[in-house]
Amino acid sequence: MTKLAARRDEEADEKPRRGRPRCLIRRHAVLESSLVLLGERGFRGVTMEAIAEHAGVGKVTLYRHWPSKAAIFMDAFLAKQQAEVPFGDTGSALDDLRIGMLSLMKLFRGPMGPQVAGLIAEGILDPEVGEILRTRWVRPRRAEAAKIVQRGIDAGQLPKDCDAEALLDALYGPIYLRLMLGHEKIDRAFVEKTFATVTKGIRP
Amino acid sequence: MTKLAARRDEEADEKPRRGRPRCLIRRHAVLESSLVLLGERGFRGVTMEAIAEHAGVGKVTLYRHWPSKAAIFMDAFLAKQQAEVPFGDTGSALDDLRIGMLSLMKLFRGPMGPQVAGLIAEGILDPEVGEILRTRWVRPRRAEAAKIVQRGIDAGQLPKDCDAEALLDALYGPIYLRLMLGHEKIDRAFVEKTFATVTKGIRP
Amino acid sequence: MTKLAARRDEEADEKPRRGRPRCLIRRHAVLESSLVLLGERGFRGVTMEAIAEHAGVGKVTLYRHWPSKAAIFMDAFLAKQQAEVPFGDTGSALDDLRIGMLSLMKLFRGPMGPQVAGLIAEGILDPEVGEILRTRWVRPRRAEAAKIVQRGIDAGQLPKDCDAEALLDALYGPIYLRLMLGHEKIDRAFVEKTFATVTKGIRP
Amino acid sequence: MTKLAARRDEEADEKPRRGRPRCLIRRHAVLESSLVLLGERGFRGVTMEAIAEHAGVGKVTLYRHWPSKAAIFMDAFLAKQQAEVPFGDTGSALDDLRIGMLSLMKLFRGPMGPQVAGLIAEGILDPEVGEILRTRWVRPRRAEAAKIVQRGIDAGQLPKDCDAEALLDALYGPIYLRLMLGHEKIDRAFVEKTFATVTKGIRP
DNA sequence: GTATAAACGAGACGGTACGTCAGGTCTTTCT
DNA sequence: AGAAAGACCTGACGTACCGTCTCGTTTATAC
Repeated sequence: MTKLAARRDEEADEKPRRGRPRCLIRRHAVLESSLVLLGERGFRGVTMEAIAEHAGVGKVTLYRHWPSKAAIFMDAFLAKQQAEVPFGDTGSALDDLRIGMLSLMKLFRGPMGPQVAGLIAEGILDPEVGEILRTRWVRPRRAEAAKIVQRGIDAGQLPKDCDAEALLDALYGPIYLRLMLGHEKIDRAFVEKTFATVTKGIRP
Repeated sequence: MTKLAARRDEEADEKPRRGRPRCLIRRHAVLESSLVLLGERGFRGVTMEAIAEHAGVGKVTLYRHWPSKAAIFMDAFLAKQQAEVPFGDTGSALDDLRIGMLSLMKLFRGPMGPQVAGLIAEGILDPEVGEILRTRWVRPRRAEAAKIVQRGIDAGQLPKDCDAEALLDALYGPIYLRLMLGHEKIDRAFVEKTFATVTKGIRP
Repeated sequence: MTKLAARRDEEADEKPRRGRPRCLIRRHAVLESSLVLLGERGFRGVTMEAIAEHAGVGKVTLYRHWPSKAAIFMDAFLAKQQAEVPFGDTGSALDDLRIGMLSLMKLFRGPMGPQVAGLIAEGILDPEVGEILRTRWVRPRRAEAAKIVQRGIDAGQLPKDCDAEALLDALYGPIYLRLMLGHEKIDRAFVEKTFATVTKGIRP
Repeated sequence: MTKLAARRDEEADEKPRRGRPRCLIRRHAVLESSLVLLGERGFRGVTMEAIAEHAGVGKVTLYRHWPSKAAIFMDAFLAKQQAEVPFGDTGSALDDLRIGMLSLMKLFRGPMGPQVAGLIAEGILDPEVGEILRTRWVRPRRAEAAKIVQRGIDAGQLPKDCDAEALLDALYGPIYLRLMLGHEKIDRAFVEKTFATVTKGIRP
């Protein structure tokens, strides 16, 4: 966490530090390039040197801004991703959750699907990456979804003893599983069936 | 696939070829060493050279027997794993599935949990590894589980239109999700709750 | 030459230029620091960045004042060195030359010996440094020595056809050789013997 | 010394070491390339990477065979140099020494002049290089020259109390000085005059 | 038996990428 | 306007592994 959090600390540093400030243009160029190369060569095939060259940037600049390749991809992904993959807000908690599942499906079927998978894989292989992934991707989304569940409980649409975490894992786990193992495709029928099964299963 | 399948082809080669035959002792030493080092340094930290040195074996021997590092780990894992993580055979399809979930839980909570996660991660990052993983780990287990589901359908314990794939994803997906994201722990209560929810959800 | 001469041009700039004048205190701090670091780490080990940091000065300031690392050392050396290593002025040209040899010996045996050697080495490896070394160290001293030789010729202490350059090389060459190859030590007996041999050799 | 001597130790290692033996062809290619590049770009301008590329060799091979850039040049120089720059063997010690001076002159005026100068400079800036330079270039030549001096003493051509080291420094020092400072050129007249002066000076 | 062919340990080899260092330039803010 | 701080591009550094290739040696069958 320390390493990956470093960048954030600096971001939090509101006071303008001495010396020449870090150039945001370069920052964007790097994130842009990393995604381009990611598309062309895949996670493993992208090297720090390739990113640097493609972005017209020195390698040192990369290491100044990010502690590792995975951290670059993380930033690039989150920057592009923020506020996408929304949940609904329809008044019905069940509908909201269903909308969330469908938007995740869309994400996973699009070009970012393999990227998310790659990030999760990196998170498994490198604990630091895993931690930052949980902190910046999993938990924020979970918090949002948990609010919906709470609303459902309050509105009597979900049982009072409903375990939000287990419910969300039951809904999303199957989708993530197909993304990662690639044994079956993630189509609408599958998502709807999963949703139907689980929601029926939790009803009192 | 080509690369990873190579080893199997040779295995199929029953006829004793001329010259000195490949030494099984070395084979075992390598698999042993790979697991030891995996425990010490994690997936990323283990190198072919380290395995070779630890096993007291030349690098060429590694490449003669296996086409890649992941293939070694795969063999090591499957050798240790074979016939573990059984499903039950109790007469009740639901009980059999539940037993399968619990034995998977035990596996994931033990020392092999991170190893499975690492293999899956490698499978995401390297398509060839992904393919072999599906071929030798996912599909065999699926086939077995599908048989149980079919038995359940035949016995009237499961609805006739039951989609085996979706059902298995619904049961196992949540457990795999927690293994890979590490956001919550995989305890018995969670497994039981997931089982209860899903089985209730699919009942007609 | 261009690069190394730059500093001199500016020095010649007598007219006080516009804006804040360059701070001499910094100049001294830099020269001081360069010698300190030279003693600690040797010629190779001293970097521009280290000098800047040690002197509490920006790197740009360094490059504004001097065109290269060697130029800094050259200035530092010459500043400390000025008017040392004198020739005598005894009325006897031979005695004057002998005094010059002995003062050079003292210089080479002291802490500046390795520094002079280092400067000469830099002068060999970098032609620009070599040129400035000749311009600011070798030739001024040669000119002085040549005057002594001329006085000796005029006074009949040296033969009329005496080749000043060859004579000086014969006297000083052996001392420089031992400084640079380090194969033998530079002691008084050696200097005296060299002086005796050469002066006997040139007598008509 | 340790580092630079390493290569030699291995050379002395007569017993054929285990594993694939080091390839002499590469060795020669590297030495060849280093001299070519030295001629083109000078001591400073040659990089390990350039040598490696020019020789069609991996960088690791360079570091396996030699501990430093200077060590490569040293080997290349000595290989090309061995048995050149001979002394004479005319019966007359003085003539032999004179011939030695003239062959040194020829060496210094040719393409190897700057190379020798560069090696000496490196020897000043890096003590390890200095040591190997003394061991493999200076002392062997000195030993040979000292034998000539001894022959001269025995034959009565040189005084009995003649200090060989001081004499050789007096003869060669001036030539080396001009090579390294570059303040005057090394022509035959200069060498002859130096020879004449010194030999006259030591005569009893 | 003895030849032969492959496996084997060791380690050299050409590569690619790594992460770091220093050089020299530029862009801020402070003085 | 000068200066310190430090970001920046560049290029080289020395190292780590990769996967391949010799070596000399060992160990099975095949002749």
